[in-house]
Amino acid sequence: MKADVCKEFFTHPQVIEAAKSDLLSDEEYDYMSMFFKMVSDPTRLKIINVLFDRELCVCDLMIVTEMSQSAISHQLSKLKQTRLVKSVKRGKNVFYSLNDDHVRQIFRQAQEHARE
Amino acid sequence: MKADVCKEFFTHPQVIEAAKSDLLSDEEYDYMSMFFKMVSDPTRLKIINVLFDRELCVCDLMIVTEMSQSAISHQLSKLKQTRLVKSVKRGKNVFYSLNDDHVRQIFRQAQEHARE
DNA sequence: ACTACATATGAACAACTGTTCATATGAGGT
DNA sequence: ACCTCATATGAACAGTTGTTCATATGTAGT
Repeated sequence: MKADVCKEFFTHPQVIEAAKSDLLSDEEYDYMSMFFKMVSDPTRLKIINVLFDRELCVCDLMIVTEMSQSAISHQLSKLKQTRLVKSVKRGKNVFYSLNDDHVRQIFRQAQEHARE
Repeated sequence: MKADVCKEFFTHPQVIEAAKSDLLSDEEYDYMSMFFKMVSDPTRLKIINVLFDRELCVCDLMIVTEMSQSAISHQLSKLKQTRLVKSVKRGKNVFYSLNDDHVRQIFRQAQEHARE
């Protein structure tokens, strides 16, 4: 921030104060940022999309999304760490499903947005 | 995708077909991805947050967010390119504001999610 | 025209992200 | 116990992203 920038510092002091009081905590921004990052990759969006109404195992996901086993597994791992999906082991398979409804809500809304 | 993976290819053929029919187009995933990317950076989230109920010029935003002029300007440029914000020039200042309500809705929802 | 200020922009760089490849783990059937 | 299949994981690498620094553009007042 250079010294010669914004000398008329208090051009809009009232709005600045109002805006400042709207600020959230860094933790809140970081959390939201993390959450949005998780849904900002096409592969993960695809995974979330096909898990919307059902559980699928890794093999199913490979076939449906046409991605490699490793790629899918890495992404599922991230989605699980951040609690967007949960998993259940049954026999040789591990079945994944969405962990809560927030993901669904936000996905739906973004989809609507995409269609305007 | 190795050949020796998922030999029991049709273990869950019905769900696979159902899941496939749920798939969106690549363009839709890309659009959603782009949109979420825009709101997945803490600096941009802060900007969106303080622009929620008012317009602010670049200087105001510098002060409120405590970021450098250049950093703010670069981020505003991205937000404008992707139509999340719009700008109006008045005198020496350029005032930025949110461009539509989708951003607000999704921001709010993520904020609620952050508070669970 | 000249100067001062507000904003924009390009290049450079470090940090992060997603994929692939190779390999490890772990469960089921034999 | 062994083998096979399903899934997980680590290392490496390319591509992307956000910041800083330096500088350019453009507007207003003189």
